[in-house]
Amino acid sequence: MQKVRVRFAPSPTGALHIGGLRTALYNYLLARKSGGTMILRIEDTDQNRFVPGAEEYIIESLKWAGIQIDEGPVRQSERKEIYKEYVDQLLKNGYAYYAFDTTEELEAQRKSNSTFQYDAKSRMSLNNSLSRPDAEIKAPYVIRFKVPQENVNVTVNDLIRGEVTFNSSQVDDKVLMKSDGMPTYHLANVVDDHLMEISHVIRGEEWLPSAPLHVLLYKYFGWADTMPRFAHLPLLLKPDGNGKLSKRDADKAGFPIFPLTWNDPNTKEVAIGYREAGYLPEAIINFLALLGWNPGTEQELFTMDELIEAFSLERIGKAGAKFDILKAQWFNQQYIKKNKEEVVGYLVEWFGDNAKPVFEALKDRVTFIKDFWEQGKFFVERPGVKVEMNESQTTYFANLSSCIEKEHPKIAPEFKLMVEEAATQSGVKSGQMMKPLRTLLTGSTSGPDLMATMEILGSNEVLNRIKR
RNA sequence: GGCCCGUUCGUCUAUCGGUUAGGACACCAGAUUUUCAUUCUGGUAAGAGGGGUUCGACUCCCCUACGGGCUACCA
Repeated sequence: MQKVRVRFAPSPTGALHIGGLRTALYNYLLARKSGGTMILRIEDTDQNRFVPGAEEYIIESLKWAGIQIDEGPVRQSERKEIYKEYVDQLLKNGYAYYAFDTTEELEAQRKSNSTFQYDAKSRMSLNNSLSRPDAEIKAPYVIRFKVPQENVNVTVNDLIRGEVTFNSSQVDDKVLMKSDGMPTYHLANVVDDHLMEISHVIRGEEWLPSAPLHVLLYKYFGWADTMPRFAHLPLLLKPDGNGKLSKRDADKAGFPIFPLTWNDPNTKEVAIGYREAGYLPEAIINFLALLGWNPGTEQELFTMDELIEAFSLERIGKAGAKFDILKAQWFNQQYIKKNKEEVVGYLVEWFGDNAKPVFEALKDRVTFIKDFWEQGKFFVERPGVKVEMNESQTTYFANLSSCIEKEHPKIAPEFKLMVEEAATQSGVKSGQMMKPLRTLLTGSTSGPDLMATMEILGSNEVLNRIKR
């Protein structure tokens, strides 16, 4: 069997979209599952859309997510000569030609004819080396693929969708090399996948319509017998309504669209990432893995190793999946509880030595890491609230204070004893004193277990807060 | 407009011709909890529509509807 080699091939035009991360994940899972190789290829052939920092961002995002790269990054912009060599081969064999039409001319064609396509029917009436064989070849020009036959079926064998058939007359004479000498996606992609011996092309469904073009390119390069297998992934859809998930939708619904916070160098906009919003990478990976793929069992929680073990292309669904952030949040809750050590590590910054007990007190109450601070900051910051007290409450707190002063309780059960003793002394029910006690200590009427709270605060601080 | 892909609870999905159509999230109710949350138990909720094929269709085929993608010297 052929060795598995897959690639994740993003374009460095900005931050990595969450859907792109899922594509990377599926590639990675297949690579690891089959003992293959995961390659990162940067498709930076469009110099106008290049965004500085994007490549670093992509690498950092994959690293955060736990997706390891075995080879690369390979940058297409550094391989211009290679593509030139291959497009020359096509030219020589009559499968490509020079075209001189200007953008304006082509726009005019499209405007006057809504079904205009640069193809076998129209190419002879356009401005190119086929219609004007004697014309001098001089810049600027583009090189177009000469789709060889009309009206033959081109079948794309897709691992997810089965056989998808197109008619070759629907495939147009795509530009392979742009006037700046850079290849287009189609050329660079096919040449690189061949040269890098890619076994499986796993990419988004938006590429399905150009797959027949790619199949034809393999054929006319003479590489049909080593052509990679294709798997076109269903798209991630917006949570309400329809359409593919965009940054706008995410902003509107109030959740991140990027793995990491992204500072856009052009717009100066800052988009908060999943990491900074308090999501754990394990949760995001687990959530993403199950958006479009399922293990066929009822298991929901997967470590990366378990995903690798369970993964198969055959179990990827065909339909687009709506992005439900609530489910991601549920996964995050699960992983906060699961990854105790790691999370406690984050909490040390806020709670110091109390990080561990604070974690225990709040772990069932939080969704995000930042919730530990929001719900637990009273552990380190004294509440600034005023509590109106009646006579019996004043007596109770006086008694409680002296009890604590005398005994200096250390653990929750001891505090509980104090609380009840003071109630008996004051002739009140301890249950009725809990709310004012909580407010005094935490500044809030709800929160984690009161006795545990007192244990974390310590008897000195409890006294302090009652006295104030 | 043209081409291609898709369609099971609100959402993610299981089912690969015969099931009371299962699970998870969300939601609702009850129980536990000296608060709130957690936890536990239970519940509401689905095969787009129409034709076939078949003893039998969510499952196979066709049509329709709806949704999506592509249609650049962007990827």
